[in-house]
Amino acid sequence: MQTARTIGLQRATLAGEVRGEIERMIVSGDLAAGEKLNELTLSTAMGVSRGTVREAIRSLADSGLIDLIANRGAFVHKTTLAEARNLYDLRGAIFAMACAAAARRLREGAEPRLIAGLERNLDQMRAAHANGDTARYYALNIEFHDLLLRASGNPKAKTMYDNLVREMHQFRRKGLSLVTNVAESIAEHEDITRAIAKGDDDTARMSALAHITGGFGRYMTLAEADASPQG
Amino acid sequence: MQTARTIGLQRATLAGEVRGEIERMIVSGDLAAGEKLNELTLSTAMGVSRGTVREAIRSLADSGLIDLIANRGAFVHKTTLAEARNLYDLRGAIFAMACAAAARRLREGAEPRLIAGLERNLDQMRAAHANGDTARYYALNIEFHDLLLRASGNPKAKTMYDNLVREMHQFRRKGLSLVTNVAESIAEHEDITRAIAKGDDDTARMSALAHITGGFGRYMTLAEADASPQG
DNA sequence: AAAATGTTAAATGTTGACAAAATTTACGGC
DNA sequence: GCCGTAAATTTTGTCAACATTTAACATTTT
Repeated sequence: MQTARTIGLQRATLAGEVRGEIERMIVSGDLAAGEKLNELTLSTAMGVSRGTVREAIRSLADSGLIDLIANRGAFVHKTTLAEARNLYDLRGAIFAMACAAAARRLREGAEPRLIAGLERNLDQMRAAHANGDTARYYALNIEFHDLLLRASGNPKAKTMYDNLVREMHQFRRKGLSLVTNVAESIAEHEDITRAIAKGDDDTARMSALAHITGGFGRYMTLAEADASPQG
Repeated sequence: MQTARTIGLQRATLAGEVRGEIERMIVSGDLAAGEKLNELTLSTAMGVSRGTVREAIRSLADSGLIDLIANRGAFVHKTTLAEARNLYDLRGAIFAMACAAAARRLREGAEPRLIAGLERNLDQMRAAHANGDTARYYALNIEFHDLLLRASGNPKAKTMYDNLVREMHQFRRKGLSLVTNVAESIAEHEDITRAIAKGDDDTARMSALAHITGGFGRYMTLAEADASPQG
């Protein structure tokens, strides 16, 4: 059995634990965007040394959640609307690549259970939509993307994708993305699944790209009407 | 004027300096792939404290150049051939996205000097090729990609791209990529430039993707014949 | 001789203290 | 009353020491 130590979870170390805690505070909104992180305050609050908190903060800075300014401190990164578009572009690029890779791997005989998993997800998603169960729909939506990122056989791509999604937390918290067109999104998932099932990587890539781009467009309309992400 | 402190270079701090030094040692090959990094040895060699070296190592781990194992230490990441393919996929995805974004921005009136820059680069590249000046060709090749990543207006994309390229250092050091088909590569650059000049983001994306994929194919043939990256 | 166990040395994880820089506050001049 | 300067305080950057874990070696047992 693999322990947390041997894989990349970095939970075997105290600094990793603290990192997870701070990350949770940021994503949940306990720490607002732009807010300053005081090393001493955090360390006393968590009962660990300053150095440990410092190490955690540095790590989060590398993943983009925190901005560092030398001799001045660490601040929760504030995502602008222009940046959100860039994040979407990157997310789309990686997701599209992952879908193409998944199609290719399926064609080459790897991932024999992938299509079954995607179909199952689609069934459950249609059911959730029919029942108006938004929370369940969202969990399934994440799972769908997760399945494909894993099936790409590219762990680094998955890490990057997850980091990008995490960085959009400010926009997600407003709940804006919740009002996206569910029926349309499901149809796009079906397109992607169909292309991958055929092992058609080019079509899979295009469908995936259209899916993310479409999601951004649906979101953008609302975001612009709504002005700032913090509102 | 912007100083190093206000942007992301983190050179204002000692740990950043050390990070750069270790990074250089890895990319240059002074530290071989798989080699263990001893905190004490490095700190005495550089005349800084262990904590500072530690911070630098953590940062490099987050960027993928180093593997960390809790309580056991830091090791220079060893890139496998399968991983190299994944890195290429990611690089291609980001580059293609950047080219599409550049085309879009050009169409919207931003980046008025981009095409001139690309054309100029192409001219110089053709000259370098004619003269058989490989070093110059390589510098120009990097510049070409750099111009487009910048023109994408997506700084994060550029950072990610640079990290990915840096991670392939082991393969580049073997010099294998040097034998790529230069004429073909230049033709592909022309395709990309043409599409962007027209503001045709879809064509730009496809040409860019074909360019990176083609490069990987040309490289792969040699790599497989050559066996390991370390040789 | 091989495997398992106990012991020792070395490396990493964590901490608290000192030094340097930045921010805040207090003060004096206009 | 406001602005600029300088002391005071806070905060970050760096370091050296302590604690814990791991790896290597010697010893014992089968």
